[in-house]
Amino acid sequence: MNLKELAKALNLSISTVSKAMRDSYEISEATKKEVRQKAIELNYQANPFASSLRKQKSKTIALVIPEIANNFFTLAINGVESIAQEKGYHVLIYLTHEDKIKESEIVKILQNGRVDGIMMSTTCNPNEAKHLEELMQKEIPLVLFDRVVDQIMTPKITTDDYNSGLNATEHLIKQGCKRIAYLSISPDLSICTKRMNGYQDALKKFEQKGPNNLIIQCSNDDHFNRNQLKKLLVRKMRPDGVFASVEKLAIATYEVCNELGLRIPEDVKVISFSNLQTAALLNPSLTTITQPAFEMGREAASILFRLIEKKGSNFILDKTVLKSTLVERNSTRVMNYEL
Amino acid sequence: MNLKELAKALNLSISTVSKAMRDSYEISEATKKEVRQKAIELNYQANPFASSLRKQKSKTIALVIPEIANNFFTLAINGVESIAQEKGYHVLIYLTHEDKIKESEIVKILQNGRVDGIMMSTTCNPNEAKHLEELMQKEIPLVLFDRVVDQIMTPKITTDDYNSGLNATEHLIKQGCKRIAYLSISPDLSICTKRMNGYQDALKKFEQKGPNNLIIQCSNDDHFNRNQLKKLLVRKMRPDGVFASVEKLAIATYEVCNELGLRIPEDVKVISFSNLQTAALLNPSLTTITQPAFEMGREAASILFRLIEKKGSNFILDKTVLKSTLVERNSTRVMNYEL
DNA sequence: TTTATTTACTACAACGATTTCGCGAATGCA
DNA sequence: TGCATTCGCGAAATCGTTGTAGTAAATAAA
Repeated sequence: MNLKELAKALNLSISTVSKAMRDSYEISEATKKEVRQKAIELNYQANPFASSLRKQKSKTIALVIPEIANNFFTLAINGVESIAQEKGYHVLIYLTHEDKIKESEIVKILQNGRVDGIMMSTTCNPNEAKHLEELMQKEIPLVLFDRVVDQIMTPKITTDDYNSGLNATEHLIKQGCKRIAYLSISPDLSICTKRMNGYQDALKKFEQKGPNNLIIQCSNDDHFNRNQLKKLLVRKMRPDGVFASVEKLAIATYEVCNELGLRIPEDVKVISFSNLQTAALLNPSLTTITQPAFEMGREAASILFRLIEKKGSNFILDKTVLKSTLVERNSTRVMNYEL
Repeated sequence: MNLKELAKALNLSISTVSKAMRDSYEISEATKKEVRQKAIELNYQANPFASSLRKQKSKTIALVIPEIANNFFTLAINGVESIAQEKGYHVLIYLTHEDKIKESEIVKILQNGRVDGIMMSTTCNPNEAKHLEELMQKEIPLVLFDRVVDQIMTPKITTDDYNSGLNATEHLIKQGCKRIAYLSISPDLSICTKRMNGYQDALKKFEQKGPNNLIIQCSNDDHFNRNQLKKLLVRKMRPDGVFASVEKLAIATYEVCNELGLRIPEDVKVISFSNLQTAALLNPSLTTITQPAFEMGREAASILFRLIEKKGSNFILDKTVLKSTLVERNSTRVMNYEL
């Protein structure tokens, strides 16, 4: 079923039918009604590729994220999808698995017009962001969220990672921690360094200058991470507080503590960035810094659509910073018998 | 940058360049090399809509799922994506939020050729599956996974829900439960009724004929669910075992038990279908029936691609049934002092 | 040498929708 | 009534690729 057949069935020209379907002022109400009825009757739907080709618009956006087995991105996708569905857009999803090469391959492919805009949480640092520069040059609308690259002049949605890092660390200090470890997921990830800066400044502020080998570089490999954590937690000067920069490192910490027979929070207190629904149900319940992931997804999508619709006007270059919340639970509680 | 310009830059015809780019036997190696070089130099990429329009292929598949805030679907997406990326396909994602109307709207939209095939976990029962019938009529490749409709003649990937339900219930019985409640997410969902049938047959087998008001219909609304559970757990003949058919109902059960001061497993034992990574870290750790979600996603995608590539041949109409595993943890353990 | 056949390329008609332009008829204005 | 304008519609070019059919030239077969 295409326009031609529909036109034939109606004894009208293709152009008339096309215009009627899109409610053009050139067409009389009477014929519009006729056309619409027949279209429904014959189950006509415009071929999206023909339309896209002609209009140079895809009605599609891409969502490029490192991974999905993570409640932050899960919620973000929900946010994105809710806005896209409202707007009648389609959402293509791409996972980079934290692989920089793959990320730039994906971005390269997306330069051919397949999508009207891209939302992305990048795993690249400023020096590796050529693929993003290219997008900017080609004027492909781009919104970065959470894992951003400051140097790229495009809207960004983040939470206040520095302050969250600061607060998380202060919280551990106030709960009596003297040797606080920071678990980083990657040395050149924006969020990770900002959270770390907050951590470091909190230590300075409270004049904690314990051993400076408490920043642990983890990776995308769970097995490697657990090994790193094991080494950390069997040191003679074992940390008494752990600040995990991402959810999965908190989970790994719990697992390793179980394995080593370390008690949380008595032996080690744990705080983590996390959107786990089950944080409150863990043993012990996990103190989290929770990001408004769903809202970040919605916000990112909203801004992307504003960029798409008002292309050329680069008035929304600002950074949107949303608030995270620290939810105190048992993993950082001071137990009575500790006092 | 399009073929025309590229051809001009090379002093070749459009067709030659097009064929060279697709490594046609009609073109000499020499010119192919030239063309490929120039293409890279000028950063040429074929317009996907023109190609799709001409070839009547989109190189895109759709993934239609009820929700994403659920570790089963999260893992399944990973599986799907891994295969799609291998094959050079793009993945469109659609969430139905368990809404049957929305589901059929989405399916309707997907009938216009936007995708070469659809993978779906449906929330509809056999009587509401007209939209799926239409897909079959239009010969759009369709693979159902997990939440399937048996009447639709298309490949299906499931786990053995009946046996899993049977085993889960038997497990509770063996752990001493006398009044086992079943938490259903929807009365007309394939997986839910099959799991329930397993539950019922296990009860029969062990001649447990406690009160027959222990099948609780939950919904998509967490608040409603918690209320239902609260009512269930304050009954004077409170159940001593709970079998949750989906993850979120187990979480709700934990929350309600916490609220009511009921102890798991002493007062109530809990088992649930779940792919939670944190099942072992919960308080208490949760006994689960875990589905091979990632593999199901991969398998579904593989079969979908076979359907797409060998369209017309309907030789893969079989059901693929993968194995779930029951992982026993503390939420169903018999405590010493219970004996 | 003549006739097939292969090689390497080009012209052109699709694919299905959109949009500019143009054209009669109907209407408005004088 | 005569002229200008609006209304409703259609013809045709266009978006960028692909694939069929065709064509010279080179090679092979007769």
